[in-house]
Amino acid sequence: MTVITRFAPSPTGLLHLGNIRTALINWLYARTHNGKFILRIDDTDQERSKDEYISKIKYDLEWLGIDYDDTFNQSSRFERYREQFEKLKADGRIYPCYETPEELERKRKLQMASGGKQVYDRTSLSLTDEEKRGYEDDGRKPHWRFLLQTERLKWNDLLKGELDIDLTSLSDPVLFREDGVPLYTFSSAVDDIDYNITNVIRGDDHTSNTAVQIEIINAIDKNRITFAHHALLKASSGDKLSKRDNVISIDSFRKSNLEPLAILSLLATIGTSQSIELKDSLNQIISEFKLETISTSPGRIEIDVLNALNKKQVQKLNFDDVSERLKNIDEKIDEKFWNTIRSNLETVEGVKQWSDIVFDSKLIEAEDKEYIKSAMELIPDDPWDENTWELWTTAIKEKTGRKGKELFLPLREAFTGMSHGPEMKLLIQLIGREKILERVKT
RNA sequence: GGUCCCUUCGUCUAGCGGUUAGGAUAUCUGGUUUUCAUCCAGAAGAUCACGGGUUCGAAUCCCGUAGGGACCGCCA
Repeated sequence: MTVITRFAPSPTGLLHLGNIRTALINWLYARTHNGKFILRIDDTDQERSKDEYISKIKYDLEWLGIDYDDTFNQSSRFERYREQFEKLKADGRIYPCYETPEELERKRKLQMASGGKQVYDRTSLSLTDEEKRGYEDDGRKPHWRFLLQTERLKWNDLLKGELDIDLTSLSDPVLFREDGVPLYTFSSAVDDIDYNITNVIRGDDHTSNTAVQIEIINAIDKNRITFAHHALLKASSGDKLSKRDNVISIDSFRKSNLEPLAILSLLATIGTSQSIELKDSLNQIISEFKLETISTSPGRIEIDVLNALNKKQVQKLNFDDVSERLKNIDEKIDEKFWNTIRSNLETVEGVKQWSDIVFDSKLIEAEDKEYIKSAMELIPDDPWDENTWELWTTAIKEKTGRKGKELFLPLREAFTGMSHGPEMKLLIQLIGREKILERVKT
């Protein structure tokens, strides 16, 4: 049997670290089992779903390198949901309810106040035909609930082990809204059956929902899906991750120039027993993936770790990997330039600062004017090579008697305006004799 | 309030009855680089949430307590 997994985001916001981790895990599970990975857009709620988010979700996945074998929108399957709805209705598994949202809300408050179970009381289940007709005549349209019959539902969760949920503690789920729109609990079950999903791997927030869905799936067909629930990720503050928290959206990471591989390396290893480290490639991530290593306790994301991974990745990138991007930053950046600068970068785009320093000819005010002046009297003639810096500084050393920091730091500052940076013997070759002379003119 | 889950160095975790409680990352120190980064070497860092029980022996098994998380929607 071919393994088929899916990622089913609702297009109501941007993808963030939490969502994308679930996507990555499902993708990796499919890829490591020679299976298929499906992207399903859960857009049954047409009011909250936006096309803008659908394209952003797809773009984020593409940017990260998470590809899918098939994709579809739930909004294209309303007919199918209706069909299954009629079947459940005929089987007597769903029943019409006439409470308004306000009435339900009032009931919940009452239940909370009395300390009782906050579960739907099934009032509408015992409505007579006459009463129902009465509501209809009043202009009320029913929403439909699924009648839960199992008391305890057990399954063997691939991550959490044997689970045993008390379904009497849960309300009969609403499957269809008053306006005829199917709800997630139902449409997802129907799709998982129709698309032969073999493994559903999702966040812990779905655990009790899974109990309900298994019973629904069994009412339609017979459950063949293996479920797995991983712990959720928390923000470094300890708070839960939110779709509205743009700081951790993939979109914002891309805008702050983080590398996809750094993000994927973090997500593939955080909350697992594997070492958090930069991976060489998506293929390496695939080959090292093991579902069992994912923890069942919630872990937090430290953004500093992501930045550190990104830095490592930038320093590993070859000129060919980034030449297109560099062209957009500054045409003059060549391979030699990149190789000199990259070890001092946090992001690829950070190269801009150094191309400004190397190619611009702004005047730099030296602090140690006398010293710089005598150093400039010794400036070697062209052409400059690997040895130029050492020859020059040796000469300066002899003349001034300075050594160590005293010797080189004023020079670095006078030539670059920075107190740190790439090796001077390389950097001065990039800047060149002419520009240095121009720059320190006193 | 109910249901389900979780709790080991700052952080992510290994551990399945006998370990000096291991690793990764972060931190600190030394070396390399005449700076920074990189790299190398080393150090420090965990009364295994707490209490009780079982046992010759518990991080590990059992019970309780505390803390944390998720869900309890005509959202997904």
